[in-house]
Amino acid sequence: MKASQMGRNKEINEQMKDERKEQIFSSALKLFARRGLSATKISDIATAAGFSQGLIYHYFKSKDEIYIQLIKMAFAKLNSAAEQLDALDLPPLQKIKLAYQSLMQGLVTNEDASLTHLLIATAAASDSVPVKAKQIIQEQYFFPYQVMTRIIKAGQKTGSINNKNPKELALLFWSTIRGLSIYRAVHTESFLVPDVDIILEMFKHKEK
Amino acid sequence: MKASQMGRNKEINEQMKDERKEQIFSSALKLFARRGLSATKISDIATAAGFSQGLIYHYFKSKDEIYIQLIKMAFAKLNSAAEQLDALDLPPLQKIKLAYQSLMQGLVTNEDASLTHLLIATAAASDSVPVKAKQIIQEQYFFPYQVMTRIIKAGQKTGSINNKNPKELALLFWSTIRGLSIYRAVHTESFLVPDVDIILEMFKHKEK
DNA sequence: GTCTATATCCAGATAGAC
DNA sequence: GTCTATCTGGATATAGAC
Repeated sequence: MKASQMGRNKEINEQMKDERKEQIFSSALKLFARRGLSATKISDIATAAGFSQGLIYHYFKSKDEIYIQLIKMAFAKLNSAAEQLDALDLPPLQKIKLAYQSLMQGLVTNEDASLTHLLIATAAASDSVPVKAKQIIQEQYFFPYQVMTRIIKAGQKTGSINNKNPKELALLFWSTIRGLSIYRAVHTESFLVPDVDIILEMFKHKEK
Repeated sequence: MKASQMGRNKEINEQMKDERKEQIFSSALKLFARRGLSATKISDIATAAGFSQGLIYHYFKSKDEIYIQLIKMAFAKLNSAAEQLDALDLPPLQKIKLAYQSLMQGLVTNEDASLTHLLIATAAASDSVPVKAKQIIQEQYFFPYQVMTRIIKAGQKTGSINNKNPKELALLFWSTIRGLSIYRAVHTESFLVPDVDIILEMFKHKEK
């Protein structure tokens, strides 16, 4: 067999392996988000992904490893979105508006996005996640808060945002988002997206 | 032995039993809220409460039973508070203000209150709680939303609250509370209570 | 009422056939 | 690569001594 062929086969195999892993991640996300790490059985994940329990171990070393990877991916998504928002050339209040709208858009149209937020919320609140996951959470959790605080401070400088404590405002923004994420992940049917203008009232500068 | 004595002993025994149960509930609340149902071992609860693992079964039939009782108690507390708020003779906006302030007060000064909120949030979001717990959640979860919606509608009638969709406003109120509860339960140190006036801006009627 | 010892079960992980 | 069978550990719940 020629070397070039071997290279191609290897590539194809790699690709198939990645697809399998994707399947596993997708099933595991649903289960971990809604049932938690320890209540989710490897066999649940395998069944949901459509193959046998033993095969999981061909792709992952352990249940914890899948969980840790998912946490990594969840934060990567959220924080790169925050980064992009930060970099946009928009007035601060518009950034907040856009952030809220895209987050809600994700919650409503994209079940995975919704579950990703739920996973982050539960993982962050949990005392029983693997050490490695805990480390990732500690390193990454505050990034969106920092971005939001920065945006708020910018808005206060130009006068479009009121002079409340920027950390309190940022905390409120993300608390609201997390609260809504949880609600939405659970009450899929009865979720109606609160009008962005209500949210913005918390931030707007008020004339005396 | 006289009947009156037996009665008294029985009473005292009952009381001691209740105290023991209280100990168990208190330890279990911490653990269930922070680690979840299935990651919490009976032996963890026993150790935290200061006695042997086997003894738990003298007071409770199973781990699930403890959990179910705790869920019941958590909703009883929250919903009776909501009921009291509803009954108060205050203008709607003042009720909202008071609700937020007492909730935050609880979060900051009372660790159990904080954990109770966390327990409700995680239990409601979870797919792996005992059926009985799920039933209780379904029956009781929406009560605070209903109360808040009613208060908001009252305020809209008198003109003190703006004319946004009352269900959206109620959803926002409780989402914010839940988000803050989670944050507080986890980041005990860095929690600063957002000024109530920021919250109220979402509800206030704005002059054109 | 409380403890220790143990039966039982179940889930994670491995081994080995195909 | 995929499956079935199995090992192993650990946790719930029970039994029985004190």
